[in-house]
Amino acid sequence: MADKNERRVFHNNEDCPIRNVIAQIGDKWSMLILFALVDGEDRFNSLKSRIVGISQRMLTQTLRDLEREGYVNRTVFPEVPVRVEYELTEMGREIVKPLYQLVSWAEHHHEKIKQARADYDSMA
Amino acid sequence: MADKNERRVFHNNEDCPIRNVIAQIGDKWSMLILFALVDGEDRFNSLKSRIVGISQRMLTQTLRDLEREGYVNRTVFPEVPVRVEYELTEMGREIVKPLYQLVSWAEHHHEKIKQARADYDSMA
DNA sequence: CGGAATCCTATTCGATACTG
DNA sequence: CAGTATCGAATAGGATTCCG
Repeated sequence: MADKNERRVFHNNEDCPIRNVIAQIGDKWSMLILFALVDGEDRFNSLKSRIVGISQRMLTQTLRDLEREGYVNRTVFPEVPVRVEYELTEMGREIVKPLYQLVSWAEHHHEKIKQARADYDSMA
Repeated sequence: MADKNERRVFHNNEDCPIRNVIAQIGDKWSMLILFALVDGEDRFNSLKSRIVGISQRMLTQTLRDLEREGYVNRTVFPEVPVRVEYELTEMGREIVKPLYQLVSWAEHHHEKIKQARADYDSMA
């Protein structure tokens, strides 16, 4: 057993990096948008059709949040009709790297996880 | 610009590994609990005091979910008073690796993110 | 085309009280 | 000690309508 003194204490507040990262990308759509923009810059409605099921409202809102956190750049081209393009910032391109590790792990263990869930539910 | 044909389409449903992983650990407490258990197995009330701010209800519920997904094992020792210990499963120990990558990235860029947020808020 | 504004629902989460 | 049960507040997110 681990020595009691080695046990860390975790604070769930704004200064906690764990809390911060989960608060930023732990919502329903952020990661999907980040991954979509890995393929290169894209327009609002193109993103909307590529991210199946997202509402206009949530796409706008999530893009604003990602822009605010510094992961996405927004560029307005004052044409008629207006064109708006979104692209990853340097920070955006960086954060997707560890995210890819996570997703590739998840893809690799997808079946095992579904199995664990089924096993658990078949009990009790 | 990226070729249009290279652009992937993302589906936010149960078969999407991205969605799955975020649905599992994207809540308020899961990652903190997983990281707490990295230090070794621990008891319910010990976890409760180490994860500052978590309520009894959410600790129970999140532990049950993590157990269901196969990340945590729960062992009851029928002593008086009862002792219940939680520990990471093999899968639990594995998923924290990519999570650590993410958190360490977040810690490293913590200031940059706060700055981006401040910059964004000072505009408009 | 790319939003903003409004309304409404479902889910999440915390507080509190009780229990084997 | 380690929960369960119940309630209520806050938040997230979807649907719809309108706009420059």
